[in-house]
Amino acid sequence: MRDVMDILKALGDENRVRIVLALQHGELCVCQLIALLQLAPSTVSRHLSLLRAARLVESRKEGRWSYYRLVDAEKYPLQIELVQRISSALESASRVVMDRKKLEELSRTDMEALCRKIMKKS
Amino acid sequence: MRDVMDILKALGDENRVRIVLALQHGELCVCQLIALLQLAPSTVSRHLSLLRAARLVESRKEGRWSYYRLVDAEKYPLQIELVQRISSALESASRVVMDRKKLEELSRTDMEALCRKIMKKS
DNA sequence: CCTATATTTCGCTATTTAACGAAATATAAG
DNA sequence: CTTATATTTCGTTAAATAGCGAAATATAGG
Repeated sequence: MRDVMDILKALGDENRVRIVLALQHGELCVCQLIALLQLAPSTVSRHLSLLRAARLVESRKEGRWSYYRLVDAEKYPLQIELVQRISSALESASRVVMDRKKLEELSRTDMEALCRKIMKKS
Repeated sequence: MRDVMDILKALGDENRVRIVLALQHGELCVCQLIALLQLAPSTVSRHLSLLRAARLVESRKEGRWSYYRLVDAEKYPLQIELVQRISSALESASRVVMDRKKLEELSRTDMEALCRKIMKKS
């Protein structure tokens, strides 16, 4: 039960739901998620570590950057089915639509520049 | 998004998950849920009101008793599909198995007697 | 090696929330 | 009408948690 509750608690926060929905379109770098959510890097990092503990996402390190993606549906069907069901329910929610738009923009932005902009803020 | 988050937050608490799983077997009186969860009546009542706000359960009053049940799957498919998916993931979780056992017992107990026993405690 | 960059960990504060008991409400029974 | 019963609402307290900034860690580049 603990495992399942960890998943449900992880999905009980709006910003974490925004993260997993964003990752449905493919893996993202932490700095892209920071730019999307407009939260402090440490806050986003904490959200990601909770999502990872719940086996909703996994990460890979490439050079200075960490990339996060949803876990494999074959290995973690519960997690992915929940995400998909939530995603379809939120398809036209304004916040989610805005996030999709912003993500497109971000994917066109050079990542070096993006990260630098975020670091300046602090 | 608010509506969906209300559902996910409601499902992010172990005791509330236990309630909705219990209600899968049919409607239950508040005093039965109190006996199941072993929590104060006011606490159970608060959980139920959160579940109702999220449209996961609905209630009906009959005399002195309030009966709660899951909402209709046709009207609230998201809620019911989530409950079903969670239920299947928790099918063999020890706590859930114990709850099922206890519920059988409770369904055989006279409800007047059950309620009285609970009231004595406070 | 030294500096800049990207992310994570840690310590703290503010907010949320689960839990309880007491009081309020509603209904049934005498 | 009064009392007992079942549930809900309210006020309070304790615990959990989201958020931030500072410090720590890790990697890339000069």
